[in-house]
Amino acid sequence: MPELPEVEVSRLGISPHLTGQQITQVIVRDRRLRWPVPASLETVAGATIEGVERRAKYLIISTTKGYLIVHLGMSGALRVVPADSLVVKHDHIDLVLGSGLCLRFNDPRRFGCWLYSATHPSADHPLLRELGPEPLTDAFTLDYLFNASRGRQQAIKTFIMDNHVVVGVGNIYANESLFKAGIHPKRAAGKVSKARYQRLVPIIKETLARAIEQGGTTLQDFTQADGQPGYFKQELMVYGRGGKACMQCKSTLKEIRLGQRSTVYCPQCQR
DNA sequence: CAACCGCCCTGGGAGC
DNA sequence: TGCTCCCAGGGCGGTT
Repeated sequence: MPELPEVEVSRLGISPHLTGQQITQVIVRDRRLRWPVPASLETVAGATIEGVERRAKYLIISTTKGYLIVHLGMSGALRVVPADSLVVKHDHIDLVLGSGLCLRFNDPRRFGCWLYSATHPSADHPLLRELGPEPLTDAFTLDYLFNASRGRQQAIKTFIMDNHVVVGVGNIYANESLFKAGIHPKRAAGKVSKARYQRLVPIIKETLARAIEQGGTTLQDFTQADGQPGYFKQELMVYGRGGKACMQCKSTLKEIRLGQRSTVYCPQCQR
């Protein structure tokens, strides 16, 4: 599942192949993604790509004829391959480039999306305009998160996974960050002290930054069949370890459902 | 408005 | 071996 680090790694991987290239053809084989792929997507044929940005887990491909908004969903993958490469199952969209390469989108579960916007979407598109700050920028501070949490009865885990609060903190990183910060995932966000947020904010930043670093491995074999990252798995302290021993205190880790997401924590270390 | 829940979808693993 | 069942998950959209 692409988390924020993998989306960033994708961006770094595809950007050099795309920037400055003309889009000679847009091929849509299946429009049934998260939302139906609009016919306007094809209007970027003939345009030149100016760059690829990331906002939250969205990629924004800027062209001389407008903007493409791409989300990888749960199972989406972007790869740069020769335009005549064999099309395999779930290859839904190609952007064919003047270089003879193409950007190919494969997504088995079709939770991803490809949308078109005539104007730059980050400020005015409904999907992007309400998003919270990027966790790795200076906009995501202790004061910001602490103030945003006041009065909130919601569990802190769902709070930090809320894209209106901060973007890019998926289920894995929420579990891991709360463990490292020693905070119980069900504790009301508004009742967590400022001192504990002071621990949590840098922990979120470090966890995400580290995963991006390790994503560099994925970057190298970017055009290979499946850049499935095993890299962070060995570092996981709680995610996927329900019923096993806490790595800090040997207590049995508990697994619960929170907001329909699997949640694992140590009842001893997290209060 | 805050909080919560259902739903979209397929591959993969478990169980029989 | 092959079938069925269940789970994983981001995030929108609707309901309370």
